[in-house]
Amino acid sequence: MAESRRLGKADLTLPCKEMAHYLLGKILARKLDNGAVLKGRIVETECYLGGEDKASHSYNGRQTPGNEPMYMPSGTTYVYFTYGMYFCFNISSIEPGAVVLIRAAEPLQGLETMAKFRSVKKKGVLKETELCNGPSKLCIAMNMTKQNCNKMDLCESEVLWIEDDGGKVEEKEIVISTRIGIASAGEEWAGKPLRFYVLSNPHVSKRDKKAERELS
DNA sequence: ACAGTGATTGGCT
DNA sequence: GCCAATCACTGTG
Repeated sequence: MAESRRLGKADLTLPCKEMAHYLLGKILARKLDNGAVLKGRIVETECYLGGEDKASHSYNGRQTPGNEPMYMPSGTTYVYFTYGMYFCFNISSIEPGAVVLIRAAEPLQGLETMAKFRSVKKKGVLKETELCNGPSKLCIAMNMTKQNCNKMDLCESEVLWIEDDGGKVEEKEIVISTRIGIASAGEEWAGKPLRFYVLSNPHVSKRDKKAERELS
């Protein structure tokens, strides 16, 4: 296995869209209370911009106690609770209010532990591609909640960080699509090309066949 | 494969 | 009081 380098401030200080591209192929690492480390390669991201972006929690400059990390220094984690039972994990950019949602990852380390966290009533075994192929599935698999992973500095934290193992994602492998689950924000913003994922990667949450055809 | 739907509760207005 | 950056499950083709 290739040697991994932990990313620092110089790496994670980026504008939102650049951050969303840059994070593809990087490794998200999560250290549990028992010392075990879970790792997954990021394969799908989305941008939530500040200001005009109606889908963003920071739309029109909105600031609340809950979305404070969206305005914190680049590389700060923003975890929020949604739909009464799920969490989503984001990373702030240098642009105030603009963050990158991490939507899916390819499990690399600690797969059995992830499977335990993810185990659901359904009979049968959960496939590897079903562990982290969605923003809230990722949070469940890696035990990330608002209580234990919010407002953390990814460059300093002992329990959460990003690594680069040299795995490259070519620009031509990056599919650009529309964001998921934001129809209520209106057609204009729901239609913006702000979702990015690795072409043909089986761990992606949702494919966009049309965008994939146009890419090739 | 894809569409439709119920679950469930914190945070904001 | 409203509703959400989702998920798992069910039914249909």
